[in-house]
Amino acid sequence: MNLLLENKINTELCKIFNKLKLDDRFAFVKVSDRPDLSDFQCNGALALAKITHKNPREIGTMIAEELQKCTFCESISVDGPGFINLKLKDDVIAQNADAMADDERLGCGMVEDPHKVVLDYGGPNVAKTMHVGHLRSGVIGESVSRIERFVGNDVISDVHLGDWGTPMGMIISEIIMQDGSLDKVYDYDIAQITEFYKQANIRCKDDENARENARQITAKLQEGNTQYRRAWEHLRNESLKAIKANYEQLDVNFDLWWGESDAHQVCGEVVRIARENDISEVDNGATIIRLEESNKPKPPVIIVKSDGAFGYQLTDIATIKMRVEDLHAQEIVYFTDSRQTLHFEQVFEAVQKLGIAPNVKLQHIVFGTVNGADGKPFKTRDGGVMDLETLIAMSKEKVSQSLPKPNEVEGYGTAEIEKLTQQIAIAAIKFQDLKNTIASGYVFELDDFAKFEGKTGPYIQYAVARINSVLRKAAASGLQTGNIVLQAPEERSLALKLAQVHNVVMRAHTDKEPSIIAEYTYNLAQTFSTFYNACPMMNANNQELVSSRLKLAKLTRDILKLMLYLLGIEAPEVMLKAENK
RNA sequence: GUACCCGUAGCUCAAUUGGAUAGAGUGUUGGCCUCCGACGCCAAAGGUUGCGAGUUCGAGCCUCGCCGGGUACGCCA
Repeated sequence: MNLLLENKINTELCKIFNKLKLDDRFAFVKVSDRPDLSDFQCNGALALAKITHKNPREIGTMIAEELQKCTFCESISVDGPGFINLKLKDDVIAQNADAMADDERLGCGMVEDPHKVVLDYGGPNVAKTMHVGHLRSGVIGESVSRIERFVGNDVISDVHLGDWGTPMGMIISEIIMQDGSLDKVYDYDIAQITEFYKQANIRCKDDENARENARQITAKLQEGNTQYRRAWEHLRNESLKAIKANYEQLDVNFDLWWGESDAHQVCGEVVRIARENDISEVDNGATIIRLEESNKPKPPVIIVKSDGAFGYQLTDIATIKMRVEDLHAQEIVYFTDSRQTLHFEQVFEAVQKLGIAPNVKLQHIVFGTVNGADGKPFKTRDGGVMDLETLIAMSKEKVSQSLPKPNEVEGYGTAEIEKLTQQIAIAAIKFQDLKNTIASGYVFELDDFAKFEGKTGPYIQYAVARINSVLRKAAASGLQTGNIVLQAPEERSLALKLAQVHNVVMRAHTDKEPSIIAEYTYNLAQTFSTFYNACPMMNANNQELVSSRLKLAKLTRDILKLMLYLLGIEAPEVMLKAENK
């Protein structure tokens, strides 16, 4: 099964390159940068010319002459310094689209070597309200998780709570200081817990005694003190409830709700391995693992602090051990912002020295921070952090203004309108995030995040809803889909755009880059809109064209829905609009 | 101080191994609802890719130097 036009051409090119004794690494095409000249272009002749010091146009002409013999090209030319331009026959593109429509995976292939991938994203902390800073990791992680599963990998996602460090001791210490005991702790909800944590932070900032107290309580908690342990469990559970509610709103899901605390036992084992194999050494009372320094200085990993407590990097190392031994991970991917780059370099290097994860691919996907208009991490207008719940509520409020009120439209009561509002608001928030390449930060536009127009989630949802509407009407009129024929240029462009889907998904998979899918999804919706405006479907000239266009529309709808799914965005059947204006 | 990342249209962002005429959205200006959903479509204007050298047939991308912004740098996580 080979539903990708590019693969079809590449296979042919490969044969030709071999026949001409050319390096077949360059025997591939890409979607043309010049749609006026070609559908696909091969730059291989230029690359080869560089290596062999020959004339690129001569090499290009040689390849083009062989290519003339193949059956699927409409035209082949060598242009400019040596670009090989290919234009495909209409019926080849049409048949490809037909085959995609008949395929249950819509033409998308799978990886050749399915393996087990553990994804670590989210990473919220106990006793801290989730804010916009938590958005990216969750939203990106969820999308990558769906992409990885779709291409055939076995995925385990882990939220990995920050539930085990000094902050836990700080908050328990703060409660004892204010209440005199931990008796009331079991009545506290998330709001109160968060408040205690804020105060603990302020206190510890300039009070050495408070810090020391918190450290001691942390140590006792980790040693298994039952009183602290019970209090901690309550704090953790309350936080988890709030965190789960937030993720549920965002449709961000996890297979595992592990936390740093779950690695505690294994931390001890790792320390033993390090000591027994002389990988660690004692320095200023702390047990450390030194790392190789190249041109850049790299501080050692402190696995046991001088006071005997485990260092935070040890937790990550131990967790890798667990994921490899218990979960049989073959690949582990982390999603955090760029501030943790050095941390993971250290962790990965230490893991290698310890021999904990042989042949396991460890990857840190870095993303930029969500910034405000000033280019600094996003703050509300009064300077505070905006929590996730407020953000979602604001987006929903804005969306609901453009939707009808409950029961204004038949069949749309309170529950239905609420669901639609939710779907659109979340699409707006998620797409605004996912359309950006993850490596760079982006500016969060407070005024734009629930916009419908332009490059937005709702624009794509709208495209889907329009197609749904046409297909419903067509079905009611007894019109059916049939083989695809390409006449208008808009039909041809659409069919070509659809053919890119496999490549797009695979690139998003290898690069762990959902924005590639977001970009494509938007382009496809746009290409469809152009087609929609230029080519009437139900009122086309003849029956053959009607059924062809309906099939093209249905395939587009299915691919748009699949792409939205991979982004973690829902596609409502209809989009409603408020009556006013 | 050292290391890493970033600087592209007024604004927010793209640009798959170095390739042709650097693309979208938004904003601005103009056009398109008697026809399948105008949250749409079409068109125009908008650029010395921070600056200066170098490598190359060819540089937004590679190298070096400046300028400007960000982040991280042993016992917080």
